[in-house]
Amino acid sequence: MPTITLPDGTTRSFKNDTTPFEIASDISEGLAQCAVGARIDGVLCDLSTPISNDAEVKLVTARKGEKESDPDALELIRHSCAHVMAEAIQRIRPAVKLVYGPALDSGFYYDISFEGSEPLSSEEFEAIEKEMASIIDEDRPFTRYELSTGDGMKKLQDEGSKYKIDNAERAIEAGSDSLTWYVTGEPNSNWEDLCRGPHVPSTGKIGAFKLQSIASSYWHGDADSDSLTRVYGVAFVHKKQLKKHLKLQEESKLRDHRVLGKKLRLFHIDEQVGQGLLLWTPNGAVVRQQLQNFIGEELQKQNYSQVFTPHIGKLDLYRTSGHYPYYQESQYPPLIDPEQLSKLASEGCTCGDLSNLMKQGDIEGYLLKPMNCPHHIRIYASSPHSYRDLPVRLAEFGTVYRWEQSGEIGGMTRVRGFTQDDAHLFCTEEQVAGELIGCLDLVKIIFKTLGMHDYKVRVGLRDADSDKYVGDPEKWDKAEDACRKAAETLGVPWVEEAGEAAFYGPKIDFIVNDVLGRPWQLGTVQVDYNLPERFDLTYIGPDGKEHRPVMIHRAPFGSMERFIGVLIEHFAGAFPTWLAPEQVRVLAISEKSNDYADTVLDALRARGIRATADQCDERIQAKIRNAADLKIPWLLVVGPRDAEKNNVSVRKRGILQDLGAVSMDTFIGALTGEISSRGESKALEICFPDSEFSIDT
RNA sequence: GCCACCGUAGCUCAGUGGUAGAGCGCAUCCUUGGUAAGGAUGAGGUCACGGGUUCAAAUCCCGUCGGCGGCUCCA
Repeated sequence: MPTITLPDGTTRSFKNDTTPFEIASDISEGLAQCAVGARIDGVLCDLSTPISNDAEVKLVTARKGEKESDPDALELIRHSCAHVMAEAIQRIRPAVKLVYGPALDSGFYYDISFEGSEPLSSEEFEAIEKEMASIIDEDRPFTRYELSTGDGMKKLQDEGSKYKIDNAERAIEAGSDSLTWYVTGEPNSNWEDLCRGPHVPSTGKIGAFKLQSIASSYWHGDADSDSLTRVYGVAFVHKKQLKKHLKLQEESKLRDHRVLGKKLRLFHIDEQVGQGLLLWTPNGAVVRQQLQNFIGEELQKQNYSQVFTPHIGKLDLYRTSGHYPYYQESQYPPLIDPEQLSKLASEGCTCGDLSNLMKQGDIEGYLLKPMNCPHHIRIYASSPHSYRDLPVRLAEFGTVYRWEQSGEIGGMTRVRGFTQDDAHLFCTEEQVAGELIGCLDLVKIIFKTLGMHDYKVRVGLRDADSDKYVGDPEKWDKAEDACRKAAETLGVPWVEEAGEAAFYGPKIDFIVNDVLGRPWQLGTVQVDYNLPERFDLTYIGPDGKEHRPVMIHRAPFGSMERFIGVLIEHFAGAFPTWLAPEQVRVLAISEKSNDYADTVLDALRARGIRATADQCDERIQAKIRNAADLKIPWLLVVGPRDAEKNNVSVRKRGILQDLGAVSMDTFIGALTGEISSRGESKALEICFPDSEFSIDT
């Protein structure tokens, strides 16, 4: 006699065992129609799951008319759609073996082994989608049946798919005492798949779907294991949602920093220069320079010392730091003295010999620096330090080089040479907590100034069970606590993750998603006990004895390349005036106003504003459109009327109309204020105080 | 690094065995105009690179380089 409690607190009693479907029917016919599953005591289940005890039940519904569907409904639909897709693929390609097909936040995929048969091509999508549509049209029920682990394993052994056997073994290992199958239709006559579920009641509930892409994956995520084909798709309650989703995806592509980087000429990656080596073209260089100036000013406020160091260092430096040969595979190969190299060659030295000689330190070479810290450490060590001097804060926009895997490189977010807005803080044990807070202040200022509010904060702690961490556990506890406290000062949610610490200390990372939803680590603040030890760094304490300083590595942007890549997408290329490569464009109404356009241009440039004048032989409409395409924040239309009164007619990016005329001096004064305050002061409000405009970039 | 797909004008792309194409951009000329594309003409290509098949290759095959989407990795 189960009593069911619904989300609104009302209860319903049933004489016998019941199911979510019965509960829905009991409430209304309409609800039963659109129910696709239920949460029973918080667990997502089939609509047909038997309920024999008292429970809290929340029905999951999918209504065709609704704008946004319940994420639970989408998960059920997507997981079910993965089954439908797998059946369709097996109809067309019977020899393939299914591996694993889950729902994702953004869709679903199915990993399939095409071993021994022709690889799948996206050209086959149309045929697969046709099969899928017909399975959905048939509106076949998803029928669940259960076997004991013994019978289930026997069935799987007979069928002979090692992947499904493996899935079952994993389920049993995880504590499952039975195995379940879902048949798309009637047992013994329709297609079925070993699956934990849950699913929608029938294929007809899948309102709209589309196959999206083919990728590869590894079995168990292991690069040495079988290579699988992963087919991605999306599914929704209704076609309208699918359409909206696809439109959003199209729009995302236009925000992609690789697309905008080309269109706005922000950067260039040249085949002839090398994969993952970024060329900053003049427009992108402006953005980077402005950001560097910005952070440079903040560093000065926080009493950092600027340093410069070379791009290479002796191998021995990196033997001491531990980077070489330990992280050899992610470094460019060492550079060797040419005379020494030719001598070795004449002696018949092989590449393997050479590598060993370098590892052992028998011959010396130079490394393109993979990190800035060793150089900064040698600066610290170049003079004695008293506790009175600490903290020492050494900052540098330092360019580092790493041999990233070729398949991983792309755009600005993953490159082989990048510039960190790096600094190393050398301080006493007691100063760590305060310094961490200072570092996070900087991060806060940066994100606030740039209007980036959508970031995640992760505090990486050590994994208590691992012995890979160096340093005294007591110090670790203290440092981890300092990281937590510092993270708290941010005033945004943060998560702790055990095992995410570097081997040398805990850290705080800042993670931002790109326009395709991929997460990227930007800024990082890391406590380090290891390097001061390895380099035997000291300071003289109040007791007159030598003490070991603690080091903090920090880079609030992370790297200029990755940060600006994400920033381009954040602004969709429409940079605020202080960052915009071209801040103002003067548009002459006709050739007759060219001289006045020059006058305005000279006045803008005299105040340090980045401006150009469009004096080409086009009509004003075309000039406005061209400038708008380049996302230039301010357009000044100048014609005879303006020249007469020393006015400019203003257009602001995002406002689809002429704002009217204002005196040239007023405009320039207001704009320089906006630029120097990095957007704090608004030129628009100063020039046109009485107007209300809606900005729509 | 692995798997799939892709590489044609500065950009976006069409062309799938038989004379290299379009739009935008660029140049020149006409037009001299008041707020999101005025008109005409023209230049621009070793079809990524190297090899092979073929009477004939942008097109088919192999390799290399590069891009893209995943996977794996990211001190």
